[in-house]
Amino acid sequence: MALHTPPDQWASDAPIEEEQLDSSQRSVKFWDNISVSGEPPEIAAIYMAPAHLIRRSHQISVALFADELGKYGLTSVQYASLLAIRDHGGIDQRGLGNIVAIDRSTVATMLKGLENKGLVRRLTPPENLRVKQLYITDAGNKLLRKTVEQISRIQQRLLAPLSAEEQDVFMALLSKLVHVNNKFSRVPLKLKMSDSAE
Amino acid sequence: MALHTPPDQWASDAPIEEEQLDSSQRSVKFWDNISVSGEPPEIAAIYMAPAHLIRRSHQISVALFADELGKYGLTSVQYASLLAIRDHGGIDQRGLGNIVAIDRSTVATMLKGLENKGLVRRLTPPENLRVKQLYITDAGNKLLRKTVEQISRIQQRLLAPLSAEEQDVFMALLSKLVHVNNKFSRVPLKLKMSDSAE
DNA sequence: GATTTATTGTCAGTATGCTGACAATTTGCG
DNA sequence: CGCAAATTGTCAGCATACTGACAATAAATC
Repeated sequence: MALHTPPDQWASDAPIEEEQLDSSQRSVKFWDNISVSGEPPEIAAIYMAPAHLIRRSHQISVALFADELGKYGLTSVQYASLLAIRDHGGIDQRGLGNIVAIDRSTVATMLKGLENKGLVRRLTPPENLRVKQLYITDAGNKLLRKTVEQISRIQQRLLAPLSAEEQDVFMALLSKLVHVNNKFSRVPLKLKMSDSAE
Repeated sequence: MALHTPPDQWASDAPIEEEQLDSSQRSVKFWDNISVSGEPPEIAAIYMAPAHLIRRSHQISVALFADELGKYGLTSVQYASLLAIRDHGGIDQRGLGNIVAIDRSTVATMLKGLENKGLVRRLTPPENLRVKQLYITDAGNKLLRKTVEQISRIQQRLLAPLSAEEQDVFMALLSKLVHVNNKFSRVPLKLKMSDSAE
């Protein structure tokens, strides 16, 4: 039984041309259709759903990071934070969160990891006991220089299924999607639990 | 100070043409360059890195799910699981994990949530005491029918920053990327912690 | 039939990521 | 100056997600 057989029109390595999708299988339109029919989709539909594919791509990205940087125990967010702290020495945790786009709480837990590994320092300045200023250590800088190859390889492996032209298009569109939708992530519009569920 | 100002060439709503990126700013190539120079990138570079953008898009997707389905407490994975169980009544936890692409352990925790909400049942059949067969309940089916609109809206909001043509191209490329890279997620290539870190 | 092997599920441990509640501190207003 | 408001960080709690270790059960092999 063909349990999860996603559409495999990419059996060949031929790049997908815009013309190929223009008339026939518009994956996006599918989700318009279910809202028209009013019926929930079949499970096979999730393989064409943006939300599901984005989750899977994130899963893959995390796995590649672990594969390339596993021996350093560095994650995507930790790496970005190291760069940010190096370029903004003395920034506080809140500021770092704004740059790498994670909340105050996650910043704290993640920084503990970096601090335990000796890659960053957290200093409370006497003139402001409220904040913790962040600084990269020599070990942190050394690690950044040592992982350049792996970081580059992660990005390349992620995009490897796409041709050079497709990669450019994909990145431009993903970039647009993320930055325009930015408001939905950092200020999650306050989940309205007040509504009646029925 | 221009802390995180991602490239804002999409100030206008004009769709991005392939020609526009062909010669100049190839975001992808940047990551090739750093591996050539051997120097770690500046923090601004992460706004163009596939891994970072994928993480952010996932963040946004989760936030949209919470916004639209928050009052039901349904997540992306739970929704996909509900569909899968409805279409494959009696499937066991391992099988479900294969369909929705999460590991045995995460399946268990997630299913507890669905079971506590009364949306699925887990039955151990007398002929095989090892497995737990999964069945959707009436409440589960009812919830699926009730959330059709919201599910549809999530996908539309996710892709809203893109034009209709861009959406098709993006989905085709994302789909290709995920399915070809599939091997890296479910079988994460066994992180080799044995290597010497220095 | 008995022992080995494979399968299934659970648990402990770890990490990201979020919210709401809280404490400590700083700042601003009267 | 003194108190309220804003800021910063931490914690508890929850969900996703993964690994390794384990127990129970089933299947396969001798």
